[in-house]
Amino acid sequence: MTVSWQARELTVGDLADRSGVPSSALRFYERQGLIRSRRTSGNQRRFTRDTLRRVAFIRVAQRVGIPLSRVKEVLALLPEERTPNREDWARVSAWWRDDLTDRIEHLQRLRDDLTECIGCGCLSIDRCALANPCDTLGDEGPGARRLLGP
Amino acid sequence: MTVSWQARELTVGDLADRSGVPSSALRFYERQGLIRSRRTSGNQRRFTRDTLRRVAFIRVAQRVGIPLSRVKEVLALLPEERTPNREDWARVSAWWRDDLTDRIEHLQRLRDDLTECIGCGCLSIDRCALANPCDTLGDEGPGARRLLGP
DNA sequence: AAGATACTTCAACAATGGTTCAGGTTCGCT
DNA sequence: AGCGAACCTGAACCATTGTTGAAGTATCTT
Repeated sequence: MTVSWQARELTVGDLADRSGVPSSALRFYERQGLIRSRRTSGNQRRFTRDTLRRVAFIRVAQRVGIPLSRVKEVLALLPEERTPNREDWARVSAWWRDDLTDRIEHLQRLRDDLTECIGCGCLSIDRCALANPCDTLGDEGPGARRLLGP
Repeated sequence: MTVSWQARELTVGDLADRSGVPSSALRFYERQGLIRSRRTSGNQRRFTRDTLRRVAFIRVAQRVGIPLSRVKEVLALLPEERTPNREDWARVSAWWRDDLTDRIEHLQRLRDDLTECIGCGCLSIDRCALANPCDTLGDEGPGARRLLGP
């Protein structure tokens, strides 16, 4: 192996090896517009090295349950015409961190409600904040009309 | 409408109306073994009223991303022979809250790592704790071998 | 220039969590 | 007893996130 790996484009296999993401998934990401490649004269994909960062970003997002459609939206904020720099990445990462913070807060509220419910012998449908988060109780007879709001 | 709603079994439509969960989903839950019903002589479902709690439990779990297979496991901890009481529900809810706490902690760690990464201009693949959570860097040439561990 | 390896596309399949529809049956009310 | 609303099953379909395999092509190394 020479030093020729440097500054060269990556084949789909290279990208798979370095990212730990199977080629099949990478092709899928490309089909979905999350990453891009140029093609050789023989129709093979060649990725620029910054694609490695994009893939890293995608996988981290996936780990916390962000759907690819959403990841795509965020990646669209990166510049098209040039290789994204440190600032660009910091910007999209920050956006993403905020999203994560929201998710955490949501889960915490839910857990706190649940803790209360355990205290009150809950999941009692007609009183429980969890089961009845929108507080829309029925008024034709007892019991809630809906467990979950719109 | 008489007072006859009281103490009577619920049809699938009743359960749907009261829980806000479509009948199709309720039938699906039954197929998956998450809820049970008896059948009338004409083969229609009749649910006991505590099924409403089970459905509440299922939907709350779903809201935080717990897969039905897991919900099923937890519901299996409820007694079969009698209607679950307040204690029974408190027990399974507690179990479930612990699960939620784990999820929250996981997300928090992830966010903290990400915050660091923003500070360091990160997602730099070869250094980032997030992109390289198992700290398994390659040693044949620069760059990480994998972004995500097993 | 040959041969090994990696690449290409397309189609089918998988798991999760359901919805919708067709064709037929039952329930409850009058 | 009759009528309409609700119920039954089974199959097909939806989105998401990919994997697997077949048949054929390109690239790299020697």
